[in-house]
Amino acid sequence: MAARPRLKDVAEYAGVSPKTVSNVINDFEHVSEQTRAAVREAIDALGYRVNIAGRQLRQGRTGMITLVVPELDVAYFSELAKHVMAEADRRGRTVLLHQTGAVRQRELAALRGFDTQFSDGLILSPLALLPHDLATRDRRLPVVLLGERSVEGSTDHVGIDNTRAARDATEHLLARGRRRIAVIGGAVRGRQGTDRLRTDGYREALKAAGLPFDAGLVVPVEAYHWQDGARAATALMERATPPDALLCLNDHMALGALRALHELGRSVPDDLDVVGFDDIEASRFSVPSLTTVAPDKQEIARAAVSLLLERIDDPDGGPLQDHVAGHQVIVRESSGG
Amino acid sequence: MAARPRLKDVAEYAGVSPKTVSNVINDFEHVSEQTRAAVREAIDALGYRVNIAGRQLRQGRTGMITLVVPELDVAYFSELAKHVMAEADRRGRTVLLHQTGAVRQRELAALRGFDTQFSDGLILSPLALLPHDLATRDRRLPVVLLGERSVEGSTDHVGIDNTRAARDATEHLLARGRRRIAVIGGAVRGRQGTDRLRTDGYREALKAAGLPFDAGLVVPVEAYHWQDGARAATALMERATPPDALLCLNDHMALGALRALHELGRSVPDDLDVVGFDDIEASRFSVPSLTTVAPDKQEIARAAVSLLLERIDDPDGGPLQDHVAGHQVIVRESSGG
DNA sequence: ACAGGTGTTTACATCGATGTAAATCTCATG
DNA sequence: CATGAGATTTACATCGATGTAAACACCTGT
Repeated sequence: MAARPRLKDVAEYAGVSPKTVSNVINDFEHVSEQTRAAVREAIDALGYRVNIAGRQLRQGRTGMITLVVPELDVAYFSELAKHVMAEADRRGRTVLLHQTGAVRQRELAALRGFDTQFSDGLILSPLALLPHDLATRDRRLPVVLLGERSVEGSTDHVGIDNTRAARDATEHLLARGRRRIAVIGGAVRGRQGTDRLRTDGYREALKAAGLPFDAGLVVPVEAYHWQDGARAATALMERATPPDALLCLNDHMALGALRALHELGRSVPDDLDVVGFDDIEASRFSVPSLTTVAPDKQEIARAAVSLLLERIDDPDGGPLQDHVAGHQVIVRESSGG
Repeated sequence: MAARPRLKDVAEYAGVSPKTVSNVINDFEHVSEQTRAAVREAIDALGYRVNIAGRQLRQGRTGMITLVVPELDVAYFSELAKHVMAEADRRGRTVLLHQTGAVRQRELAALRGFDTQFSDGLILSPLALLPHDLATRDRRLPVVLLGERSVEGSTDHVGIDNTRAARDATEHLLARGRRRIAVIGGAVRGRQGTDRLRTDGYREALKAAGLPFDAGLVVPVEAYHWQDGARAATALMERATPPDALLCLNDHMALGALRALHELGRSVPDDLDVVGFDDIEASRFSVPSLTTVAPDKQEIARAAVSLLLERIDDPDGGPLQDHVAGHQVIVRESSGG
């Protein structure tokens, strides 16, 4: 096989001009049926595929969008990625995946379009990004933000009602009679992200139940990984008055906590309850299975892709949108379900 | 801010020709220190970033490679992705991630370079690909195959010694006195992938121990997911003479099996042993923790990136390579560790 | 002062596709 | 049969960067 065929080769083969071939490819309306058929045939015969670099150079579009997440080995993100790809597929787009390792520099680089040049737009799930970063971003690259809403009025946004979700989960534990509920991964003073919102929701639930807030029960962690949950749970249980429930701000930490509690000989949910966030697949299969707050990942993916495509088609179209996706508390064995 | 600056803008700002700027960017050696400094300053002043589409159009290279995996929510792949990205980073390349959903058409599309045009080469972990597909691939796109080696002499390849690995795992179970070892996800007649190799290894171990092979203990599954493991384990335990050990060909299935056994009231490892493959993070935290065959993911990633970059730099360089990465059986609670 | 060499810089064409605008064709109407 | 509206097709320039090859600068030795 020779070199990859170009548009020009197709044109010669079909006996028309290159531009006509381009018109066929792009479904331009004024092309005769006859010509269209001839071009199609030539395309098939030569196995022609449009060169995206050439196209992008000319028209600045690639038909691809990029999903930027902190870490794909955090199951929530890989599950979300699956939904986003499915939705993009339905809309005729291709998704490129980019992971930043939760490194601010990399999130910035994505925003600046360094590693993301082939993309018409970004769906970005930030972890380390500062509000200021978003303000200074390149406005020519449409961005939809997931999760926390860093800066009002800067980009479209999709997320769940984090405060409400944490409140729901806390109320579930309170309804079961739990009174000393620890928050693993909770926000200390100064934090601004979803951890802050969720911690607020936890406090709201306590207040509504007339219970005092004990800052000592809010345990910040380094990252939202298995071992962080295990470590925090162990430390909590070694206290003089250990908690009777653990509200973990993601499932990985909750599963790590379950393991730690097992090693300490505590029984879940007999001795204490454990609740997570995200509803990753592992949570259905753990022993005990994990009660968790399930964000509607499909809704999030659909809304994010929709908003992004709208923004790409019309960068100045309408006001910024903020889509609040649904969530629900799924009660499983770890809290008596 | 106006439109994105081009090479030409930098050239004008620095008072040199565009080509000189290009020379600076690409570290061409014959550029005077003075000119180089002036150009660097202009680049900084304008915030110039090279346009990869333009570059690719001209020189056919992007400096990016693509990792194509079946499903990122299979933890083995997301963990591998992390290693590949780290290694690529070390080598100054950017990795694009592409998931196929284990759909053959998508794997083919990747091989044909449809969704992968921005890539100088592919690291492909196939699931549904047929040997014939590889033979008809576009030879201009360097490819390194992971996992099974579909077709001899077609691409470079990196993987572990699957037969040996399964044999090691089986021998571990035999050494613990297990005699009825089931293989979940094992290969039936006609299959060719890693499942075949691993099933062969299992048989070798039985043979070496002088034990008969019972085809009824090899249970094929639809996919390598949690629920497949749970379902297969349940079915096996309902038999008249249930197995005394489960060799699951990945960790997800093994964890699903652990859950199913818990529901059936069987104790692991007292009643029976469970062993997995892949050593995903969840396996360290399950209850009981999971004995598993750990492939050296870092070695796999390094070898794959190295081989690919060599092939990109010199497409006709030397014979095809086949790197066999290390593995080890990590004994945890699920088999008495 | 000049040929010849090394080192530095530049003009120009080109990669592949498509927007613009003009050329050409078709057909109904007067 | 001429005319014009509309449909179809095409020539040409262009997006941004870089390979080629030639031009230019500077230095050495005679």
